[in-house]
Amino acid sequence: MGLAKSEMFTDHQNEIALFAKVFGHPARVSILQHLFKIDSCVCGDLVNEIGLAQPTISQHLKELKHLGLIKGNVEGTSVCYCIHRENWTAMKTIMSEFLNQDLTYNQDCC
Amino acid sequence: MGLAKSEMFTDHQNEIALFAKVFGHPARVSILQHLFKIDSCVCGDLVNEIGLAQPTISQHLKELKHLGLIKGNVEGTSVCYCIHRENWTAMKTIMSEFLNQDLTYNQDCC
DNA sequence: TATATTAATCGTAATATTGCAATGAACAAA
DNA sequence: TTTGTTCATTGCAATATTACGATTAATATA
Repeated sequence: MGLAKSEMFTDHQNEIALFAKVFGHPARVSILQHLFKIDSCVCGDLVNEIGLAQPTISQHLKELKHLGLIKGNVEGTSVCYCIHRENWTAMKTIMSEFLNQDLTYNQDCC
Repeated sequence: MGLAKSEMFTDHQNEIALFAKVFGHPARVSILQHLFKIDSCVCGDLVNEIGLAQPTISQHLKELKHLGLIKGNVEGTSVCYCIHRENWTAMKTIMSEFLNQDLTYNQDCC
């Protein structure tokens, strides 16, 4: 019904899915890569960098902020965004554990 | 418009997003974890393990298979699924690089 | 104060995703 | 051949996501 039955799964599984979901759009991947690349904080020129309209970028930034992966600082009329490093590291731990779960055994069966 | 403008982004960004998207649902996270945990190949008892209906599980398996992360083998009336290890490793390289891009510098700006 | 700039929010249209009942296809066993 | 088992596919309803024009809010500047 278009609604993920998240109550059927563990908190851990839902957390992995939530992080993955936010990376599941190339615009958000692009925003994060840009925030990592630029060593000074990027503000609204993400709109110019990426080709999407301002409300669209703003919406993507909101989702990234909601998950805690970025933080925004108001500077005059513009807003400066950057990676929230502590939260990024915490996310990375969770996602890496999920990606690396195959290291325990190595028997292929089909 | 509900449609990701993937032509605006690089192949690499789209690839990351595609992998992430498939992990963006707890049912698929759960299926993958189960396939990793069970050292013999699990077939249709994924339906019993996870609480979703058979067509729903089948649909999730299809998406995982489409991305190459799992493979299925017909064994009589049942189908045996397991992780596609080579493709999983390749995916892991791409995703890990994305997750680890913060290691280069460490200045927080906002 | 009036005007410009920047970014968030609202409203809405188009499309995608999720879930399942019903059905179908393939095979095994009686 | 008939029956049962297992899984894929179809069709559809409910909900979510994406994108953007229009507007609003906040601040800076003339």
